[in-house]
Amino acid sequence: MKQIRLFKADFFKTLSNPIRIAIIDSLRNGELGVNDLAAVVEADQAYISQQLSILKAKNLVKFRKEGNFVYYSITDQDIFILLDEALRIAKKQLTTLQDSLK
Amino acid sequence: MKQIRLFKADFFKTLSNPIRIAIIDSLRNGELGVNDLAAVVEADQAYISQQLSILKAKNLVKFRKEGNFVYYSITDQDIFILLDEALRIAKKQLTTLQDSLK
DNA sequence: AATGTATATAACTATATTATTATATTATAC
DNA sequence: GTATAATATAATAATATAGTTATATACATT
Repeated sequence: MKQIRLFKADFFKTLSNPIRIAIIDSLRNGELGVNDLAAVVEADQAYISQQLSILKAKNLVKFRKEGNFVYYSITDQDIFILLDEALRIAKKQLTTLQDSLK
Repeated sequence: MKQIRLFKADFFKTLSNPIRIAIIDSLRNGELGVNDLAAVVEADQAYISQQLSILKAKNLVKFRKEGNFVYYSITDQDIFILLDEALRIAKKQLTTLQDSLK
């Protein structure tokens, strides 16, 4: 039980950083190189690399090397179900909150 | 776009703490008082209160007061869809990882 | 071999989070 | 009103994370 909670919390922690969310979102339509990601996500190359290595460690992304380039992609597309569901719930709660303020 | 990412990341951050996960999970079957939660979750009362106030601020739990007691409950049951889906995905990835080690 | 480009890692500072302890608040019971 | 119980808040130390800068590695091209 305690183990499972640690495990869940740790999983969510991986998703709790805006740059990591941006990286995952950017990979929705397929693989991208590190520099492309840095451009799309608008963050430093070094920081992107650091976050990619966290996502890699948590098995959320995979990569393939091609010459000088490293292309990253999503390990399991189901992660987008989670992201979309989270957004839906969060939005719903926000709406409820707004309504209650009227 | 950036706003939405910050929003999502922030939402996941709320779920990235094992005590907060434990609190939410403990409220699956209905409301509980703070002391009950402290007992179930096996954490200090003060720490439970702190985490409850974070969950309250993020609108994930609501409460009602009855005399000396404060009973907390889940704002939107859909949060369990998210928790269960997260666990499913994480488990799946773990299984894939284990298989690939054979 | 020397240079350039893509990516990764290391070192580091600032800030945030965790978890504990002490104390305050609020309501009840006597 | 005083003591007691439930909960909340404040203060704080330890640790983790964020984000920047500098440097290293690895491959490609000339």
